[in-house]
Amino acid sequence: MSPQTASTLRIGQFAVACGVTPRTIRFYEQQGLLSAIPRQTHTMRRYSPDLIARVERIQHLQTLLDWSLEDIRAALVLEDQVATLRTQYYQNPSVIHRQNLLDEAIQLTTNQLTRVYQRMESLQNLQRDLEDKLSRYRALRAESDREDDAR
Amino acid sequence: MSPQTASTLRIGQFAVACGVTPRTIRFYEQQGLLSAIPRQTHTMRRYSPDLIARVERIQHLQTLLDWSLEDIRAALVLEDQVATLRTQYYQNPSVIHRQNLLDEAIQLTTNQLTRVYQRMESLQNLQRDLEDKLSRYRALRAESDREDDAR
DNA sequence: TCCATTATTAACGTGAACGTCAACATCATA
DNA sequence: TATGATGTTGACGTTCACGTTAATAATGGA
Repeated sequence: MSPQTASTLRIGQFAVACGVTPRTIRFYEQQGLLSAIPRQTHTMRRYSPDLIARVERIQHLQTLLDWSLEDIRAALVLEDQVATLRTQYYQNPSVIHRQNLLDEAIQLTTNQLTRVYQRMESLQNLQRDLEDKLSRYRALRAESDREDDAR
Repeated sequence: MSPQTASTLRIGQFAVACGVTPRTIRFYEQQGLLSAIPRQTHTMRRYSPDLIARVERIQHLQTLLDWSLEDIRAALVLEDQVATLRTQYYQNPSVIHRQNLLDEAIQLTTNQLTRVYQRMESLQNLQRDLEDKLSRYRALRAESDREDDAR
């Protein structure tokens, strides 16, 4: 059996699963959004399926909140650090450091949430506008129908 | 008194009111998002304040729905045509033509609304994720606090 | 009437997020 | 083991939505 588990993907399959191209995946890695990917044997990257969620997360932050890849990278790096915190929990890497990291993460997440709330409000306004417009159009269309009948 | 009404803006003021730069305004005109602006005397553009809403609409469609300016242009042109329909109502420019136009507009608006609903759903998912993350961070932070006290 | 402020067009520049191509390596399977 | 599909790293190209600069003209108040 190969050194990788059975459920590891090559870049082509992985990209399809994420709904992007291999180029995008390599680009994300180069920009530090996907940390250096384990290579099989010498050169080929192998992707664990749970990385799909990470790529989808990137796309969501990109399209839903209009974040730049650089902003997203910073956020992901911070989240990763918090995640490793749990791992290193019993190595006790200075309580102060842990607290600072958590405070940063809390701050960042709060900002993201604020942005989410703003967007949802704006979207609701847009929704109202569109629904109004639609009903006006439908009224006009019905009016036009009646006029057509009357001929 | 000048041939324009008192409440007409020059491009600098207008751009500020829209929260963009004059360059953006001229660019929008060039791309057909703002129909040829009436010029005072010879060259200078004058903007009616109600055009501010149009620019804001453009920005909303851009940032909230991720539309390209080309898509937005098409949508605005269609809306404008429907608007002139009302004006030309008694000129009766062929009932069929009116109905086709309205049907197109209804179709387009429906698509926009569908997009809005999708986005809102995605945003709600993101919101849930972020709120979960935040509470986990806060729990960790509290844990860290208690540990600090215990020393 | 002078002159600082603002506007005009035309042209080239820019940053982000990839696309595309070349030249080569590696995989999987018949 | 041959070979077609897939992967690798550069490096240059592309699109969108403007930014910036230059050279010139119009505005409007002292």
